[in-house]
Amino acid sequence: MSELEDIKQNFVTGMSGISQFWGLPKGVGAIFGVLYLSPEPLSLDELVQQTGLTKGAISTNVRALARMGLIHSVQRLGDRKDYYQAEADFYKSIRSILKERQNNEFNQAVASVAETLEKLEAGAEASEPEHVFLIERVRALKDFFAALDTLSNAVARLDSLGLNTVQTVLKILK
Amino acid sequence: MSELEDIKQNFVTGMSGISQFWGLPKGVGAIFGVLYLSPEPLSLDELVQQTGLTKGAISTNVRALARMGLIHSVQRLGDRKDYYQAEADFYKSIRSILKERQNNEFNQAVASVAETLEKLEAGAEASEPEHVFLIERVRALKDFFAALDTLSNAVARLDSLGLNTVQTVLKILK
DNA sequence: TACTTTGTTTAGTTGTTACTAAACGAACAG
DNA sequence: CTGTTCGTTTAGTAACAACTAAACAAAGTA
Repeated sequence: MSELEDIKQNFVTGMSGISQFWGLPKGVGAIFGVLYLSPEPLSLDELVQQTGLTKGAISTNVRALARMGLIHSVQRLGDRKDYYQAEADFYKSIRSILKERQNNEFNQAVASVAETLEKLEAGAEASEPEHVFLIERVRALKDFFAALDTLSNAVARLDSLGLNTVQTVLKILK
Repeated sequence: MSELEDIKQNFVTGMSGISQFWGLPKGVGAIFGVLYLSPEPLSLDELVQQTGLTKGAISTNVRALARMGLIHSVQRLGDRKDYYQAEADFYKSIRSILKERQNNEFNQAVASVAETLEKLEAGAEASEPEHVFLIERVRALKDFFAALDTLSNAVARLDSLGLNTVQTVLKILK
């Protein structure tokens, strides 16, 4: 039980906390934490051993992490095992996360707001006071989502620019 | 069952979806949706009627919404009831949400990453290859979190500037 | 063919969370 | 003080999500 192992363990615990803060299973954070601190790719069995989770849990969580681009699976010649390693470039991960977000329920819900607005504007009684109010409100919300989307796209573009650029650009905002 | 009511209902459903996408109870989204489409502040009982939830659920969800700054309670003279109205300025809401985020588990976990780094750098065997690797990795993560924080603060500052400024600033990023 | 070694899927368990129903408390009215 | 009208809190419930254990599938090896 070296001090180093202690530090690692503490780090993994912190990653678990961050993970469930984002609404993800804490196992996801633990797996990423272990991989992130490993110089070598790890096999599924090594992850079982180092996280204390079972094969099943590792299997599903690892898939989620790969879908987000936070880890990658690597194959070794003449070895049937899958190995996994953490993506060290977080901006690359951000891009794939935001890209995946395009096809999910959130954008679907956002689309339904736009649909609501269209229906309202097509309404015959569009001159009634309450109707005007509704249109104004829903349009404001739609604009807000559009702004969020713009911001999201801008952030997604930062991956190729590196950290310095981010900080430089953000200073402009101050 | 007018067409207008239909449209409203559809909107509220969409808000519920967005709500649970962000990891919040769907009741939160429903309540906000109803309030957002109401020109007048609504009482707790009116919310019970329009959302189908019970008083208890409304009571707790309304508190969460108020804490996030998404709605406000208003008092009427000579009326003991509490009335609630939606905050129409979303940038104002964003600021209070990000402000509240300062004191939660996320920053606590982020702090533990910084702590990990300090421990590693204080280690005696800091010249060993694996130790160097660990320090490098943890420092990269800490820097990434710092960039996120900077971005978050920048966004929080946008509330006083309005939508046009946001879009203007974001164009710089392109 | 049978036997291993891998990863995935399924069934069942546990723990968590949002909700309902009802008790409670506070504040006013008579 | 009694009764009423609010909002909150609590106890219990139902739904859900993450995990374990074990069956399964796939693909190589002897």
